[in-house]
Amino acid sequence: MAESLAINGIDDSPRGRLLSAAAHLFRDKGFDRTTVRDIAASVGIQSGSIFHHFKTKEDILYAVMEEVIHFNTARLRDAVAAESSAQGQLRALIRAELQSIVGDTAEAMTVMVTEWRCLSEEKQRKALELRSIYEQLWLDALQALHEQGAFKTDPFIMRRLLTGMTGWAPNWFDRDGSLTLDNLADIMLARVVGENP
Amino acid sequence: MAESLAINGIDDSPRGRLLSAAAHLFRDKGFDRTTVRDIAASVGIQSGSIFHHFKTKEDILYAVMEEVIHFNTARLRDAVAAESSAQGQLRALIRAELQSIVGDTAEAMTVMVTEWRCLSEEKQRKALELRSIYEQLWLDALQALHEQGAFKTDPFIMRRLLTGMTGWAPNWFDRDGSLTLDNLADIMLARVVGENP
DNA sequence: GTCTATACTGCGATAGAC
DNA sequence: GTCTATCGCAGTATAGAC
Repeated sequence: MAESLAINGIDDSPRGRLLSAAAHLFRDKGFDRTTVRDIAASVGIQSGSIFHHFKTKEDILYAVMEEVIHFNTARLRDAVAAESSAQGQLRALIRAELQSIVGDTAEAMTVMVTEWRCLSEEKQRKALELRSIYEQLWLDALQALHEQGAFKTDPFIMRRLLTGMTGWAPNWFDRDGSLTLDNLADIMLARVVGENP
Repeated sequence: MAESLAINGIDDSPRGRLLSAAAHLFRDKGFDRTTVRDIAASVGIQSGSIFHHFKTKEDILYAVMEEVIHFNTARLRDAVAAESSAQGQLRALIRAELQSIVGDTAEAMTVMVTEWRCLSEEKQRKALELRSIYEQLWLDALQALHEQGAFKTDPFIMRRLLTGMTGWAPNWFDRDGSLTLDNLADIMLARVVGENP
């Protein structure tokens, strides 16, 4: 628990520590199998005290997702802004998403994918809306490449294939292995533009 | 519940109907949020009666996965056997996996992916072992293509990218839409061999 | 803002009759 | 093989003191 500072893109306030601990537990055991007692214990308070910070357990889950969406949308925007060519932008997007998904915000991102259905319909809708800016950044870059003739497949479908590829990475990618994150990004980029690494 | 016959690759015995109902509920609400009372109600018996067929709720989950692994391993084997070229085999594998994952065994397959961690470590190990034949069929075909120079990326990595692409499909693919399953298979195949549909 | 104590609910699983 | 009835437990959330 020592180095939870700013991990998951969440700041080091009491609320932030609670969210980081929750993200960690939700990813390890899933939302349903994580109890408020677990979360409380991992930040050193009693279970009843949780409800001073969040009204319900589900609100904690939503807050984790909200934070990570905001953090990574900003990162994606920066990634795109730093590149001028469409292909450079797509490479930057893939790198940024991989970074978020197997790197610094891995726990919260995995939670967003795997515990999505634990949100009420209303909160799912709200989170999807936050997420739409994030997706638009992808679609803009893919659309540009598509218009340049870099690939023939519909950009929407291509985005979904990429979502699958990056989203599955936490299940196998080893950050300490010989394959670097940038290597992997290039391999994925080649699936789109048809080069061959 | 009328047409649950042989859906999910499970036969129409009392046990089979129980497993189909469980697969449906597990996929809809997740394992943890599905109660034995839910499962019992959906086949028209009382909750206590469930435990005549299965010792624990977790055993039901394991049985669902066991059945779907066996069924789809057989399907994959047939798919490979019907093709002579490595590329034809890979296309057949992708089609078969898509069929299993968004088609007739969609519920059980989704459950296998999303509720994996709800199995005890011991049952996870057993299921992984069953699954290894399935994976070997993929690796053999990819290895052959790799040796022919059809792509440069490590076949193990390529398999993982494909796993991600097919595994994400249930979240967006519309079986009643204009994109057919075979279209999608060809689009995915092109991500591997570098053609451009 | 955290504590203690507890109300309330719903779960998995069992026992024994039929 | 299904029923009824119920046990024992764990979980979220609340109340009120400090």
